Amino acid sequence: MPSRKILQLPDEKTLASARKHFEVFLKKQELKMTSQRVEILQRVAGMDRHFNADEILEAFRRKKSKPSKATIYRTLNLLAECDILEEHNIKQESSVVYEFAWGRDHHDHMICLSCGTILEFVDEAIETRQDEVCEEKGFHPTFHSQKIYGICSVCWDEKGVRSV
Amino acid sequence: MPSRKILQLPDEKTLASARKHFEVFLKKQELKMTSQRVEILQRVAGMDRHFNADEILEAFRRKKSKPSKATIYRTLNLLAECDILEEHNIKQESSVVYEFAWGRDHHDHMICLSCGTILEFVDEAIETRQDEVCEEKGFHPTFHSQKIYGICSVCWDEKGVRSV
DNA sequence: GTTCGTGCAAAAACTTTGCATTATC
DNA sequence: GATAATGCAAAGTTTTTGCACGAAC
Repeated sequence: MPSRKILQLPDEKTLASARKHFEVFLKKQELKMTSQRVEILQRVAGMDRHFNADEILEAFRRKKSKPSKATIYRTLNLLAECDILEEHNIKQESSVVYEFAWGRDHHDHMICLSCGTILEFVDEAIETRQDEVCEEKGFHPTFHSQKIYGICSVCWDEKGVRSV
Repeated sequence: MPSRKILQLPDEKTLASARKHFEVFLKKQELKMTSQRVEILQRVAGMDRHFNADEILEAFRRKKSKPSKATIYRTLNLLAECDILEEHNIKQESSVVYEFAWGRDHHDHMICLSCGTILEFVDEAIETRQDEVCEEKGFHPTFHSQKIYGICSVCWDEKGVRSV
């Protein structure tokens, strides 16, 4: 049997849970569940990396009937609104970048300026200090975005990249 | 005498130093110092808050001869390239936001989702941990961007805002 | 059957670019 | 005097929107 993880297939349990959450979210606002919304949710759940609207459109390449670009944009906005997706604004990227966040733990990002690779990290000490700093300022945090830009180990060690 | 700080006037020493730096930067690439570039530098140095390209254009409102929009965009890019300005990608802002960074210490940001106010903060513990995390991953940081989104104390305490 | 969603094309918003003229070095 | 910068308008990108038709509840 293959030992390689097949990343294109979404975890069924996670997908089912995300779909349930999406249904409740839509119903609460008297919005409707459509075949396009289901299909887009399936595609974003199958993305193992960060992606943009165009890549979702591309994921429908082989299908005879595919959602329009407008519907994809509208649906990604809904999915971000109900926290199934996380939106990222990344320097050097002209489009909004999304990440499937349902059932995944919070994490921050390191972005390689040379190859564009996005590494994830979590650090409890930083999280704690952020909360303390907010407390000190009377600021009530909802979410945060921490991005460290630099050169990843592959570019630094193997390619000898020292700057961009 | 007025005790209120007049924020629109740039600090002369800082401006002179930034201009020197800009001149050296331009010369190194065989680019030229022009009257438009000088005038735009003066305007950005006089900005006490975060701003976008359009606000710089607006700062020339009363002048008879003003740089074109294209020149403003081109110059802001140059100023960011030589670290006189810092570029920010802020969620909910459709345009690139700049901050005059010359002679100012590094800091991170808290952004109020209700009123848009940007608060600055510095925390040595967080800075140190970031470096340690990078070290652990073999990542060589160049710069970072940390933004905490939430409700500021004014909106929370005075306006009773609890969510957006 | 009513209301909401979709697809299409057009618009919007921001930024970049090509080119002839003007300014800088 | 050679080269780069400007201004203008046009084009480029990404995302949003108006509207007639079709799908969902």
